Amino acid sequence: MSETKEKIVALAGQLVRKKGFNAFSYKDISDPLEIRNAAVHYHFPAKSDLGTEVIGCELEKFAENVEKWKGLPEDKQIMKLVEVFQKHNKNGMVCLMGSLAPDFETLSAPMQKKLQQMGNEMLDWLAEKLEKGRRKKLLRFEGHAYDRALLIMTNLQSSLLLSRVLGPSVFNRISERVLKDLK
Amino acid sequence: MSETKEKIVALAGQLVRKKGFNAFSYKDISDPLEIRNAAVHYHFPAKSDLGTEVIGCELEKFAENVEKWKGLPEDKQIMKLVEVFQKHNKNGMVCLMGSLAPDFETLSAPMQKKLQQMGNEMLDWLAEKLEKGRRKKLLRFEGHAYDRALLIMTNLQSSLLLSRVLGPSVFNRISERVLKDLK
DNA sequence: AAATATACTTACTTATAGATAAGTAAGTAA
DNA sequence: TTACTTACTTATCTATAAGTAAGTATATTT
Repeated sequence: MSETKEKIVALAGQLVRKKGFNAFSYKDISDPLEIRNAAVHYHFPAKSDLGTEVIGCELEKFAENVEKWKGLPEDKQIMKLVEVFQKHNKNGMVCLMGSLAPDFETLSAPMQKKLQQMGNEMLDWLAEKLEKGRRKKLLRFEGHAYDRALLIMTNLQSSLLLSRVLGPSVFNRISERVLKDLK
Repeated sequence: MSETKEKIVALAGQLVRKKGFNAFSYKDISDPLEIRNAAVHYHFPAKSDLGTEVIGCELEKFAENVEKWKGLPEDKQIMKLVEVFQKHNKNGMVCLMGSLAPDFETLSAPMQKKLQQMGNEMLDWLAEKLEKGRRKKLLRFEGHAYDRALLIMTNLQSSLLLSRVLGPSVFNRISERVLKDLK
């Protein structure tokens, strides 16, 4: 991938997380990168292509993290996930799912599919860590691991959304409570 | 409020919840109501005015519900809240906060303020019901009631978002677990 | 009966969106 | 050296967005 193309994807990722997919335009990308609108279209003919790439990138990053965390005990791996969200919160960004899910109906089929893939992969990963962590007595919770994964994921996602509206401390209160509840 | 004006607000509310604030236009309102674009501008000079009214309406509806539920025990009142979200889920809609929070930065100051007000009122109400319900031994949970309110609110909010992406059963799994965790 | 307010319509403006066609400079490969 | 690719630019298109000015029909008030 050329340097410009990578810059476009990175900037688009930020814009999606800061303003939402339908609220940014190619101009928001071409202006800061000091290229023409058509240059963005050269790399990504349609906006949907750019959106799909942004989600793909996120999937890759998640896969890299999972690989990196592999050696850690399950409770620590989950803490690492929380830290990823914490970093987003610090930068005033919401997660991709939080940003794209509300506009889901307006997204192209490829974007919808990639977003589903992302959601499933993250939930499956989290459910597995929860289940293994519980078996090893590192974690404590009731019910199916997958249901618990859903609860934690939705807590993290919406904590970023609410933080934006009610102030960044909301994230900390939520993430601390989530981790305490698992002990 | 005139009949047309009410229809406009109702439809705008649906559009916000289905497509997001930045993804619908006055045409999406004027066409189905069989009026002209300018008629919508007559009632709501700027889109932001319409958005503010939509949130105001939601606040009123919430206040009415709270009044209606007043006699019930706290655990039942919380179940009523869950039912409101369930209804949204059935109609493929997300809640106002879930829809508007991602685009928060692109909203006008009055819309931002009203949204904050909405978030605070709902969280304060929920925290109070949790606290009272715990004191009466109707509910069981650890930590501050406000923190628990944050967790439950984010679960409900994001369950609607995730449901849209991964299928409507997600909402049921989450809401059931939320209620079980309080017993 | 005249004046005024309400609730619109017609007909427009301005701005911006996403997208495309055609061209070009620089590099690569046969 | 010719052919072709990559990575753009310039210039433009079409569609649509939000918004407005001016006119009109109807009902209400004075």
